[in-house]
Amino acid sequence: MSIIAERRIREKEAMRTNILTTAWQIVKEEGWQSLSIRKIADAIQYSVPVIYDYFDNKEAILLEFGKQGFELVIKKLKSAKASSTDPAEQLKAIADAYWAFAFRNKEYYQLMWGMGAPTCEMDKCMPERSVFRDLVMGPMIEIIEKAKHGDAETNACLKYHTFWSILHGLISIKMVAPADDTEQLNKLVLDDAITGFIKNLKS
Amino acid sequence: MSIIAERRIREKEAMRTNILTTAWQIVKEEGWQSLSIRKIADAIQYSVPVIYDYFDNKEAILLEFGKQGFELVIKKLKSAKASSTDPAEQLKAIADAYWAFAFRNKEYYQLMWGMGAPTCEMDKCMPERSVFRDLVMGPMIEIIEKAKHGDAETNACLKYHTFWSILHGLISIKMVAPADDTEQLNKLVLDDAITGFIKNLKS
DNA sequence: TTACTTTTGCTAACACTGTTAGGTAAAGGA
DNA sequence: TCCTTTACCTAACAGTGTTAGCAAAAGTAA
Repeated sequence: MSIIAERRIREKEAMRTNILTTAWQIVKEEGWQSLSIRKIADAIQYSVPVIYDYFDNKEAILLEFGKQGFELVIKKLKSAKASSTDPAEQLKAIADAYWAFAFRNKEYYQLMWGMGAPTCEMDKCMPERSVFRDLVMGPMIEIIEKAKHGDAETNACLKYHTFWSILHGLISIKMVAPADDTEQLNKLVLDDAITGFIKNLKS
Repeated sequence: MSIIAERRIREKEAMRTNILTTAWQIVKEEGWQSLSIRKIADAIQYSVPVIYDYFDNKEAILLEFGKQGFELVIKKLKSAKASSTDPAEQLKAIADAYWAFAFRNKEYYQLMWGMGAPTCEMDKCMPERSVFRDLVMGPMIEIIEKAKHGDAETNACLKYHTFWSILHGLISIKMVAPADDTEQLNKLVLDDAITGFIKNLKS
């Protein structure tokens, strides 16, 4: 591999990230709805078709961000889980981390859950369901077994869906119909819902 | 009011509903994404600008459907509530009705929650929050008071959000990432989540 | 019936989308 | 120097929502 070929793929990489960071800036300023190929092209001061030398189409750009979003949230959830060894505390920490991710990274969350950029099949870039599953199923099974309800496995499978529903539902309701409630109240609702959920697991 | 003027507003009304029913048909067949003014115009065999004589813009059409959706779901919820006098059973019935509405009327649900037609500010046609609130807050307060936790009012306020979060979250997760699970399992998850929630209210 | 006004509907355009065909000029390799 | 590949652009196509302006029809009044 010649030195000049190296420079070339480095330049190509640079252009790719240039497109992505520029697109991200547009999204942060104006939202997913108003992200267009032409706007990116204008911003990076190249003509439109250049974008297509680096991405197959617009969806490919969105999927790239989707991947980033999922990687980030999973990193956050894993580190939250690592903050404790008590299964109940782990669940609570995971919920808090997910909540924080959603509101500190509205753009990612909206993209990942189709609330802002629907022209995109996000499932194409979703990680294996097992990644999420493994994160919360373990603590749940522990809790359920400790409480000695038989059939902890299938029981946890049900609770798994409930857990994410509470989180996702609460967040998306807040995002779609922005709260006239205070930030504090929202956090209270989350705490109440999740601690209630965990209490339910134990009993 | 002359007889001819009457016919005119009747014709105008007929055209309006013609536009709406045609649009609805397109949505059912091809989804919100591919509903366009031109497609409606083609289908009703009129030119494009005619649509604008009956609706300010595309959003106005979507809001019309949004209103219909909210009216329908509220009707369903009210009738579900009326099916019992026991507050716990009322909550369960409301949850079931909401669940059924979402999957029997995917198009409405997607529109109302911005999961399919995001170019539309649905909150413009959302009913007063109090309509939903009144439906479930009453039964909740009853349950909480019966269990003698002090401060039933604020307690129910928290639970109110949890209730809708479970429902909305569960449904939207199923819709965004369609289940490889069976229909039966989904219903089981809903039942478990809601009965768990109600049990939590009582304890 | 005639003259005027209102309503109805159309064609054609504007300003945007995503996407691509085809050509030009520069860069790299022989 | 010649040739090939890459980089980049202009211009277009097929869509989107929306509107200006005109022609014909329908209704009203004399």
